[in-house]
Amino acid sequence: MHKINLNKFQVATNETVRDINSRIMLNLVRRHQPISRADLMRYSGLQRSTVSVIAGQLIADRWLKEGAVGNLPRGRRPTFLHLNPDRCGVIGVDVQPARTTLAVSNMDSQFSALESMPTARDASEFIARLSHRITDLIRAHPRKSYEGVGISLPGRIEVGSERLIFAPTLGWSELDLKTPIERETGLPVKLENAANACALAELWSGQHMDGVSNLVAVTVSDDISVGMIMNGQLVRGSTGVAGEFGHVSQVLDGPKCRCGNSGCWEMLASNAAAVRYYAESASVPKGAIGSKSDMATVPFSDILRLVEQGDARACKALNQMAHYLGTGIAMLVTGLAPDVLIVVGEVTRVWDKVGPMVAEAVKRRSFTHAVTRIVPAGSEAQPRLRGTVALVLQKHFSAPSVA
Amino acid sequence: MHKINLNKFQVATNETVRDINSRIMLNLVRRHQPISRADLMRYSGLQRSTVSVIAGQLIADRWLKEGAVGNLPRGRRPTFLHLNPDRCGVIGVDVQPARTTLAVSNMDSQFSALESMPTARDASEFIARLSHRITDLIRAHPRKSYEGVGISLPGRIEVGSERLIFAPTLGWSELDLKTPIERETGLPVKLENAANACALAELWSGQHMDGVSNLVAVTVSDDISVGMIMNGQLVRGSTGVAGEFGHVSQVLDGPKCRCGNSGCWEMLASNAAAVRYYAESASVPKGAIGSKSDMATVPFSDILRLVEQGDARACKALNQMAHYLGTGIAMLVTGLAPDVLIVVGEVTRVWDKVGPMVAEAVKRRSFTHAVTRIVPAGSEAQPRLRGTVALVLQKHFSAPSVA
DNA sequence: TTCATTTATTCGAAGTCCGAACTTTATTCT
DNA sequence: AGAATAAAGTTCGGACTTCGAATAAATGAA
Repeated sequence: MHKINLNKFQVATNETVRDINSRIMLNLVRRHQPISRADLMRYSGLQRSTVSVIAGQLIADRWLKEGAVGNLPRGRRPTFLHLNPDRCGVIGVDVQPARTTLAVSNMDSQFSALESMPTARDASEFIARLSHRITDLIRAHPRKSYEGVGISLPGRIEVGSERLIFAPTLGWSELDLKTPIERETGLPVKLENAANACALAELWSGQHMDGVSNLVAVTVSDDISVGMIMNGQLVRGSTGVAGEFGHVSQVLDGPKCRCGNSGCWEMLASNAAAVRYYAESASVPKGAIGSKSDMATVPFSDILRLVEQGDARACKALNQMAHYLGTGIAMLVTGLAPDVLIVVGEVTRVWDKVGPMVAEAVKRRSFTHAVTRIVPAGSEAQPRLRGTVALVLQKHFSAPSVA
Repeated sequence: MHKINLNKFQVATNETVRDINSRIMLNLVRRHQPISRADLMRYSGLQRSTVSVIAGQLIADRWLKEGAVGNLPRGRRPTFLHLNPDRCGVIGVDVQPARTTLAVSNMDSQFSALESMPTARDASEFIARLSHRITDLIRAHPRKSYEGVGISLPGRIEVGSERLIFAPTLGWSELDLKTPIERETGLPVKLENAANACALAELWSGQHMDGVSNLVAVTVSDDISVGMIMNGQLVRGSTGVAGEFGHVSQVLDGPKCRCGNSGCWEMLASNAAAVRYYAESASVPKGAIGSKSDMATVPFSDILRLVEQGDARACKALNQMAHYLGTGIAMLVTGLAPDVLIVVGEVTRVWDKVGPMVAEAVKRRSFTHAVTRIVPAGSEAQPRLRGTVALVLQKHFSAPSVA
């Protein structure tokens, strides 16, 4: 039940009815496939006749295909319907500070190609190279049609202009990626923050997400970013920057962050924070000249490896990180009370160690009425890339914006 | 664009179209009244004929009334339409720990009666007394019809069961208020958290809210509670407890809160916190036996009066409160990036002193891309009661839940 | 008086769902 | 073998809704 925005609404016509019902049908097939028209009638509550007509149209539009014929104890056998995964392809792009990954996907988020390239420091050079790789990919993997390009970024996309804003780890200033890539590739381009993309990925293709409509995704790398889905809908805020809980102070006078604030959650619980903790634990006593700049920085992946080998210093650094990860997640659970909270990032590799500390912090700091399920998303599941596919396809599967 | 929840969806029929369009019409009249059918055609994009039919039906249903006839330089004069504020009445109830306020309202949130009663400590006694007062109010203010009773509470309402959960300041345990009051009064009852009610009030009847669809309300009394509207929709989370940012730690090892956590925002920035700061500033040196329990507590309203008189100790206590109010609001602005953030509570009486400190904290702790407008809501505007009216009426004015 | 202009209503066409009747296909009982 | 039962799927008229053109109503200007 949302308020009608009189600056941007859509009146309903007779076709609106068909639009709504055929999306419901499409989703019912997605969830229950293979499924007969008769069962669709029972799930949807629509008349048999209506189901037949809509199914016929969805088949004509290549969304659905008729498959095998089922068996019943008596009566005419049902013809099963299922999604046509090859109706259209999607190009997914996951931009990360060091490398950018590209994938070709079908409607099932199954990747038929996966490749990567370095992320250029120069924005216009990056745009040129990426466009080129995309057109090459399309040529190498011909399909009836491509639905679009979805791009996940460690930054926020301004609502309205769809320009990239606030992307400190990339070092690019405010930037229009959409227009040039659309021009070069000839496909519609959708941009989205990586945490938002992960949230979409879990909502649309995650396990055990039936009936979940409040979901939070936390991406932990050298920064921390949060994606929120509330009432089944991505929350982007007024400008697009909603979700920057990584820049909320956990310790009011903590270490200075590049955002200008101090004690930011991401200064305390990101991969970079763990690297700092590890370095500090070996540093010369405080006050020694140049103690910080002299320290050799051990990359986070090495710290994880050391943790897996049982190294005490690495475990201590990880524990410090996990402690603050827990307090921050407790903030999200207390404040947002989602059904599910997904943690994404390399740190999930050692979730057997980190998970219990997070759970403990949430239990201690959040009261009992929030029943959030906290789950790690392994990077092998490619949450960002799956999110880009959801990003491109959601307009066909989600409820039409009405009123 | 929200994901269709296959556990709870609604197929569309022909009547759905009319439903959508007549709600759009109703909202257009609400915003632009008085307005002619011809102008409604232009604003809505519907055909003249369709507008006429829908207007006729809305008039027949007593939502709209025909009013004066307009003047134009040439041509037939338009008949203006406007809302019929007396179509139905609403009973609004604002429960606060000490007193409960009741109001009779029409559709415009204009109160024709306003009275209050003490809030009984015993829940069942409270229910009995409140029901009695409501039936008396209805008898004393007869109307064609009452649409329902809206109740604002300092607690959270469980989604689904609609029971009151987590209401520490009231001291009632988990409780079903809805069923007995509906039985006694014969009217449908809607319950909502006070902060959520304030958020609804501002969204539906606040000034300068055209096009706002992301709004946060912060109620500051002896506790702090947050109500969130995102994408034009109240965010209640999976269980109904979303918004308890008041119980997020601002200082990880701060004073112990009754919720079990420590350093909760409401321990640092609520009215009760200011009372504590004031008392502490006069206390005997730390370590003295019984120093805390011996202190005379000065009520918050007295502190405000002292501040208005320029008392230095009171100002210091208020500043401490304002400082933490600022850091907490910075958290909300950074994390949620709403268009508007409303502050509700007695503290708005001295907003000329508190507002700048909050603005300063937000500026320092939140980056520039969030453009949240932070505004105080004076208690004379009765945000909680206006919210209860919105709560009851929103089902007629908001977009129907489709798919 | 006549014409231009604007508001508002009327009415048939088209799109959609509903619901009953019908067709198709298969199994079970006599 | 034939009839009865059962279930899946189709067909078609009725009802509701919007659209769009035509019409009616009202008013000022020529």
